Amino acid sequence: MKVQSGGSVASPTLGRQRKRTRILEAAVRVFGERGYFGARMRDVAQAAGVADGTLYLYFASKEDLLTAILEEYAQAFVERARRDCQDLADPRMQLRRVLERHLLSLEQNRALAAVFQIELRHSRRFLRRIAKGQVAQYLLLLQELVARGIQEGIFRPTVDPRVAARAIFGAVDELVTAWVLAHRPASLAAQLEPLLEVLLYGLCTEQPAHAHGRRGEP
Amino acid sequence: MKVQSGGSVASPTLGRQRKRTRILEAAVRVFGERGYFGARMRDVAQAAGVADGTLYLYFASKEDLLTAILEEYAQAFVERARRDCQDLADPRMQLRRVLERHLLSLEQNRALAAVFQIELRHSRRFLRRIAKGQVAQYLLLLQELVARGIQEGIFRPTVDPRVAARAIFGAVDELVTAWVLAHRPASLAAQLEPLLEVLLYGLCTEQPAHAHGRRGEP
Amino acid sequence: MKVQSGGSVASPTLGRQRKRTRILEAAVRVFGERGYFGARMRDVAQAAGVADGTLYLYFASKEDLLTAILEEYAQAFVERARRDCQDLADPRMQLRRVLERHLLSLEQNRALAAVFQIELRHSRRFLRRIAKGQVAQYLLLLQELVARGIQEGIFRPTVDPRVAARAIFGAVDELVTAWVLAHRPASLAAQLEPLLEVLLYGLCTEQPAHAHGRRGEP
Amino acid sequence: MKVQSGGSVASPTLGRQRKRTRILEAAVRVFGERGYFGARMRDVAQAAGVADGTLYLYFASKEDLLTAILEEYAQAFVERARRDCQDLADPRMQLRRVLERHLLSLEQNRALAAVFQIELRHSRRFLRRIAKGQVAQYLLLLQELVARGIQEGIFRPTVDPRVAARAIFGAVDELVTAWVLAHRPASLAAQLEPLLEVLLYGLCTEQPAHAHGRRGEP
DNA sequence: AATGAATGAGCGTTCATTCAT
DNA sequence: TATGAATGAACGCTCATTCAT
Repeated sequence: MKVQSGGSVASPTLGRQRKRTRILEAAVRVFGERGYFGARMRDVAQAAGVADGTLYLYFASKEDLLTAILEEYAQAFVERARRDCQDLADPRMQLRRVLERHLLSLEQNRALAAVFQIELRHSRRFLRRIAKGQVAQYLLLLQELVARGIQEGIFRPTVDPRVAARAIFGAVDELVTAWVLAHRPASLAAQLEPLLEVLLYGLCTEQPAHAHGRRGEP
Repeated sequence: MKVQSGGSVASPTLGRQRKRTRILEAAVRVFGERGYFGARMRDVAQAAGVADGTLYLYFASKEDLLTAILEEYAQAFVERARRDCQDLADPRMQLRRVLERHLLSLEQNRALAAVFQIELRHSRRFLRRIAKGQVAQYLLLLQELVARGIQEGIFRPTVDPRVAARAIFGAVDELVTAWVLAHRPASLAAQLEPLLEVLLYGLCTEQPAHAHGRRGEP
Repeated sequence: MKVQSGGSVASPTLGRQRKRTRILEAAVRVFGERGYFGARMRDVAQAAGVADGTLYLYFASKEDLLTAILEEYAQAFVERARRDCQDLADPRMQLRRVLERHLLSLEQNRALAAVFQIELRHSRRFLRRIAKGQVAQYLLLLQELVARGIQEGIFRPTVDPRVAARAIFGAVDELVTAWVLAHRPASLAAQLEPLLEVLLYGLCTEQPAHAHGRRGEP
Repeated sequence: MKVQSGGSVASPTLGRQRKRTRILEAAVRVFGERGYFGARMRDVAQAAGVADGTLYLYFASKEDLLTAILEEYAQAFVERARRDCQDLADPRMQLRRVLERHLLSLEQNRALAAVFQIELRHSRRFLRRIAKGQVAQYLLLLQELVARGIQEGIFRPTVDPRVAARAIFGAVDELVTAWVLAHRPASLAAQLEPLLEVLLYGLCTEQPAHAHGRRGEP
């Protein structure tokens, strides 16, 4: 009835970390499937193969468990996105790379995507926490990326980096949410190019006058 | 012990409609302030000035009440947006007008905005309902708008109207959510132009080659 | 499955009072039998013939229910004791009457006695609440009674009324507790006279010198 | 990872006894401060500087721990009281000495007093256990003391030794409880004389007729 | 139609106790 | 002998919903 904790446990801390991860992954699965409110702590415990009380040795409350999912996964994502950018010079490529990661990483773990797109947003308090934390970091990354592009003359100077960052985030976010909700979801990554098409070059065939002017110079 | 509702009731249906509306508006206020889960039916009843049980004469359940808010307000919005478009020929102006309405109408009623951006999205089931209903209509409107723009040669033919529609929606939606969450929100409508700047002309200073080529032809 | 609330309900308030009383009496029975901690709210609800939730329409919490028992019964007791005293002139008779009531009223309702002697004392917080409330009133009554007796020359002037009051209370209280705990309890009221014998005249055959002296004066 | 308990352990039994005592003293402190129900076994373990599980190597359960406190301290007290009496001839002095010990020993260890006056009384089962054990012994001691006093003609023959013993115990007990509950407690021992004043000579200035008569005879 | 008192299912959390190491 | 991570039973309370009046 008890699961052995791996062949060789180097240190109690290691075993502890492992169990924590097991619970966290179980929570992602259960919250992803039944929703945060639909899931009972007991469901998570069973999915993780531990007793009810054990959950509370690793997480202070149901809400803390949800928060931990956010922090565990989102932080890693933002950090990785930032590293990805460093390898590339062209801000257009940077943007492509970041959004590609965004789409791919969520496409790989649909339950996690469901938690991110749905469960982490069911209350103002949670939305605020996210908005001030990881999402703020992500927005900052995008904003800097856009600002750099403008400095380098690759992006149009009339663009407002803050609004652009939000627009980019909102656009990707909406695509992911639609994908999470779809019963037979199409490929998420496949939507990267059409999205970039709009974000990079916009809808219009012609550049606005002020941009034209600049471009026209020899 | 009860006060009759006015000396002459024109029609029972009319009075009924009025009370329904009163409840609905109360629900918007209460859900907006305390959140859907934080709000008790009793709170709504008190805010509407009716007894607990009365709510159930107009709405089948708490969830139905939330759904009714969606249908009551969102439908009107989409219809209006569609009518707005008919008066304008240029798809760029149409897009501007639609998004302007979007921002303005939510800026005017912050509680309603909170319900739309937060409360209506706390479960997969609800998100699906929205996605298939009013949002689908809205996306269709945007998609048609984009497609028409392409046909008319004003929007770039390489743009995918479906992805573009979602990107547009996602971008506005994100701006509104940020505004709802902000403690001291800046003007929402003021973000229209910077947003359009990106959506219509994109980030890049140069149009992509294929668009160039086509545009360059005599 | 539902119990009609009396033949004719004059006012909803009256019915409410009745139900409150029914719950209170049920609580006395259940707490008396199983103890406060051993009793579940559900037990009380069943004993009262109401649903779990109904308890909370009348009492804010389990603890509040216990508190209500104290206030409902103890206050009435102290008030009655005070009235009893007014009819009598001799402080010796007053004391006899008060203690008689004390013993008789608890002998009549053993469950209530159990709650008073045991359940209401299981935590420092509760003991304090009692000590500052009803018991304080009772002690005051006794203290005044003793002081009056001294003034009238019937009680010895060397007695400290405060200590005497506590001693009296403690002595009776101990008798009652022993009676509550006994499996085959002897009559409680029958112990009144032997108790008074000690309290009024003490253990010693001789009065102490100073009392003697004063008494000897013409 | 563990520190051996001293270089040379005289006997394992001795070390064991020591640890048992350490746990017991910790329990008195913790129960006294937080109350029996408010205290968790972990609190006791930490206060004693041992692991949770270790408690169960010395005491079978939480309740057993409480019981052990009772037996450890109360037995010693009663035995000592009995020895104290043997040194004195006058039952009045014996009573004074016993009650003085009672008050002094509890005044010296307030946490222990709290456990005795409050924690050991929170359930009928516990009260019974006490009543049949140490308190019974104490009552017996008092009862014998009174009976002896009567035999010797020092205490009034009309006094019922059983009731008197309970009255005496109840009176002292009440004083101690009040002292434990007080936020700024006055000296407990200082209340000995006023208490004896009442217990030995009663409230009344005159001895009852039957006592008088007997005393008056040559 | 309206009321609002009553219902009762449902769940997060605690903590005494166990037992593998 | 000692540890402390793991266990899991137990329960007060809330609140959407019903229904007698």
